[in-house]
Amino acid sequence: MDKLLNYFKLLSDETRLRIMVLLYHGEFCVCQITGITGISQPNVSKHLARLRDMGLVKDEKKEQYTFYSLNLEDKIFEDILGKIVENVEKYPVLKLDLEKSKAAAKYIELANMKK
Amino acid sequence: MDKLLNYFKLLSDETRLRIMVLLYHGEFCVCQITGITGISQPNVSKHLARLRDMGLVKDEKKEQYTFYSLNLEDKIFEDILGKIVENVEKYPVLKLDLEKSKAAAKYIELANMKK
DNA sequence: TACTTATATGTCCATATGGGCATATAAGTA
DNA sequence: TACTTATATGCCCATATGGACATATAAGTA
Repeated sequence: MDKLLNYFKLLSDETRLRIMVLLYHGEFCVCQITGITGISQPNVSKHLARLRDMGLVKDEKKEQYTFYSLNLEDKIFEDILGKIVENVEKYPVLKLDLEKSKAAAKYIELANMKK
Repeated sequence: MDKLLNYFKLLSDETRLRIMVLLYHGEFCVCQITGITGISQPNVSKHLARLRDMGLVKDEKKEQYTFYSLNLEDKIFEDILGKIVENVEKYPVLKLDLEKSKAAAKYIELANMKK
């Protein structure tokens, strides 16, 4: 049951819930999550590390970016997150993140434009 | 979103999760919950108070007992708890609580027998 | 009144938490 | 080599947490 309890604890923090809901919709690198949410980079990194250590997300290095994606082994975890996503209209913060995430590529192109 | 975050925080504690799963199946008084779970009475009372303060359960006095029952206004809260109950086979502690709860009346009769 | 039962609450302690900020690391580039 | 970018980590602080234990309260009973 510890996994379940830990899952709830991880979802009970706003920063992590926002990250999880984003990742439910695709993979993102740290700088994209930072750009979309406005949360500080060290903070995003730290929460991603915790999620990774708990086995809920996995990371993959691509060129200079580290992309994170969901890694929910247990179907109940997927279902619970799905319930939140289903109700996203009720949570403006999450909704706005998702809208901004449509332009997620921007946060990478920004970097490339400088070259 | 605070309500949702708080809900997850409340579910992330073993004592409260056990109580919530019990209450999903009916109403129980403090001494029944104490008897079923083996958790100390002050601890059960304190967690019930927190759940009540967050509006997740309600209490009703009947004779000398205070019965608690779920009070989930939001359907998503019900759904999430339902997911756990659906998967109760995977969580022996919860399963055992529910089995013991079939004899919940005992924990009240015990008191009456002494009279 | 003294006692028991059911429940609630207060105190204490050890631990976990989240975030800010500075800094480390690693890779690429000028 | 010096610099920038992307990411990770360490330190600090204020706060929240859960449980044990003792005690308070409230009602009924002998």
